Amino acid sequence: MKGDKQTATMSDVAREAGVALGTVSKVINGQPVGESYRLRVEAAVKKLNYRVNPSAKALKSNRTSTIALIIPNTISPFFALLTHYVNMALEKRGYKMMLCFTEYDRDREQEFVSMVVHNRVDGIIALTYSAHLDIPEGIPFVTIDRFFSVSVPCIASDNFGGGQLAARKLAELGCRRVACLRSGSSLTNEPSKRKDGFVSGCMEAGLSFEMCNLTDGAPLSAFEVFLRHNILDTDTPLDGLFCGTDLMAWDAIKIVRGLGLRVPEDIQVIGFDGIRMFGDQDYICSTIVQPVPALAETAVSMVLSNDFTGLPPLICLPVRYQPGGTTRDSL
Amino acid sequence: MKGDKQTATMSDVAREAGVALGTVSKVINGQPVGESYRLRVEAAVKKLNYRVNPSAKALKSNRTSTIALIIPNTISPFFALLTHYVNMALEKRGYKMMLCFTEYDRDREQEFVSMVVHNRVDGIIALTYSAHLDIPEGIPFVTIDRFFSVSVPCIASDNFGGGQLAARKLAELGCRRVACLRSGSSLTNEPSKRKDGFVSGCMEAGLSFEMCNLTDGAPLSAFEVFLRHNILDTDTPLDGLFCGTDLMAWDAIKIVRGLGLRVPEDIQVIGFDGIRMFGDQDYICSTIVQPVPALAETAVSMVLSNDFTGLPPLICLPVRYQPGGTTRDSL
DNA sequence: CAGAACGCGTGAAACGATTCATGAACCGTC
DNA sequence: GACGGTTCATGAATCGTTTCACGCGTTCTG
Repeated sequence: MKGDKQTATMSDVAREAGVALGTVSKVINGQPVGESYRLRVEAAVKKLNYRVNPSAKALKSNRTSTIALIIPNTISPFFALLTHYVNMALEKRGYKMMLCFTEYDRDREQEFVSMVVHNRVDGIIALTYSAHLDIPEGIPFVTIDRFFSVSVPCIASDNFGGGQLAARKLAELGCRRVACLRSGSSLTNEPSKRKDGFVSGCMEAGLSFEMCNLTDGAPLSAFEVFLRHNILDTDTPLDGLFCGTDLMAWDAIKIVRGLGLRVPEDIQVIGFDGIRMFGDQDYICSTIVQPVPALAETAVSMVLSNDFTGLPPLICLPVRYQPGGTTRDSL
Repeated sequence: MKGDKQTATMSDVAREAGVALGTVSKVINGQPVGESYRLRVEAAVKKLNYRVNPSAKALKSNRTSTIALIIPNTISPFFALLTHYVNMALEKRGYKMMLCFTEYDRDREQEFVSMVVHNRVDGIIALTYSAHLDIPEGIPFVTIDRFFSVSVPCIASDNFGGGQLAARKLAELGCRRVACLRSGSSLTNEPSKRKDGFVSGCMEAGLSFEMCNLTDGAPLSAFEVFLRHNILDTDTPLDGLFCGTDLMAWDAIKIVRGLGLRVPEDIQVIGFDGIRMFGDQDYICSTIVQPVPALAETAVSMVLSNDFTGLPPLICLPVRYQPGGTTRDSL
């Protein structure tokens, strides 16, 4: 049992099996090798409990089998889900994940991108909020929810379609006058198309709508002012809301209830994202569900296929509507 | 700009600075070196945009600056929080985190432990559910919430104290007859002390209590049967609940409301963990809050201090009570 | 002022894998 | 039976660091 402490190297295996170093390497990497040799090597590997040393492999081959995921945090449910599925998709393919939490800090975003390149990762999946990002060349780079240029593939949900769907649903559920609440970041990223889809959907359905944009740093109370004005101080109060995220929907519901209205009886609310309580329980509101596993799977398979030519630079994945207790169809 | 593509090596820096390889190494690693040499090297490093190659460093030094975190997933809010803070604590110290999701699968737990050892990580932090785990020697290993032996340090919240605190609070809030709901895994880990603390607290306060243990695989409906029986079919209905986790509290609240009771007016509920909506918004129920940042910080600093001698094998961190809308003190 | 002691920069060796030029062994053909 | 062609195991060189024995130059001591 003494030998267990020291980890065996490839030459130990070669000596044990009575073959050359190169032969062991071939067996390990699944390259063709004579049957008898393969068996001898495999026996030696098992006997010595040999595993390749990733550092040595990476040093020589210049590939680390590691992909960096750059993301604000794992605390927000959507990011937590995404992180989980990205990791699983990578693991399935024999890759490891290097997590970089930006905390929405632009400096950290840029710092991670450069740092990670020097850390010799084999690719980067980034969900960032910087307006400008120095995107390294010579290393596969895909983004989620943020389109930079045609040479940087972007994976996103069908945000526009989701917005349309929400509008259609609200119309279908009998709403007469609806509003879209969103936090209007100065940054135009993919999720900001949700409102555009919603507008399009409302026009299509002939639904009268209001738009409430919270610009960067505006206090949440702006929503309350807007809602109070459009519910209490009017003859045609809102009876439907579409919110840019489920989080926002949650806040809006609190405000609306505070104004004395019932959800969904008096006013129906649809969010976006598909967040569930505890990550896997009930949906916290009626919502447009993002296909998180598919987003992760697509991002991973794209970052690993180092040939982006011919692929559309923006890949849109289908969303679906999910009743979640804040629309009348879920009663 | 051609040179930017190729990453510079240490000997490039040495040549550029006109010094020897070893000197560059010393500068990089902060070892004492003559002032003029240091300046020349630093200039060359900047000029060539040099960064050490982690693979080469790891290969030679046999240390990877990576710690493995073995955890069921990042989808459950508690795990997501822990993952986040562990990563931050590691980053602060110049370490990277290697994430291993077990999905509560015992085989995966064991597989990761062995795999990770061969991946040459510098230490392991594990939150597992296996009754037996082959704990590798010769590599720092600390656990969270699961005590294996005196030689494997375990970090946990003060689960017993938290249970006591919950009992005391319920008594203080005027409860007459309370119950403890828990999912009684066959595994005795640290969190299972919550019920013991609760029992102790009830006895201390002279509070009459029931215990409802859900054994492995028992359906959630068992809770409903228990609650129905102890609320509707009795002269002295329950007016307080302590649940092993916030998730369970959430389920219990749904059941209780389904029976026609109001929370917290008719029955007050306290959970455990300190989960918040969206990770950083409101607490989802009145709860005993685990000090997640401190848990992470402690686990990290322990796994990195490779000398465990003299430390108590079980480290308990203080919890606190937090009103969250399901007890009368939060109205 | 000689010799010991010390400080410090030097560069070769080693970590454990991959790769590739080399040549041995074997097969088929005339 | 000899020769060309093919297959395939071999092992030396290499990746970019860290480490350490070495020796040069300087300072200290008596």
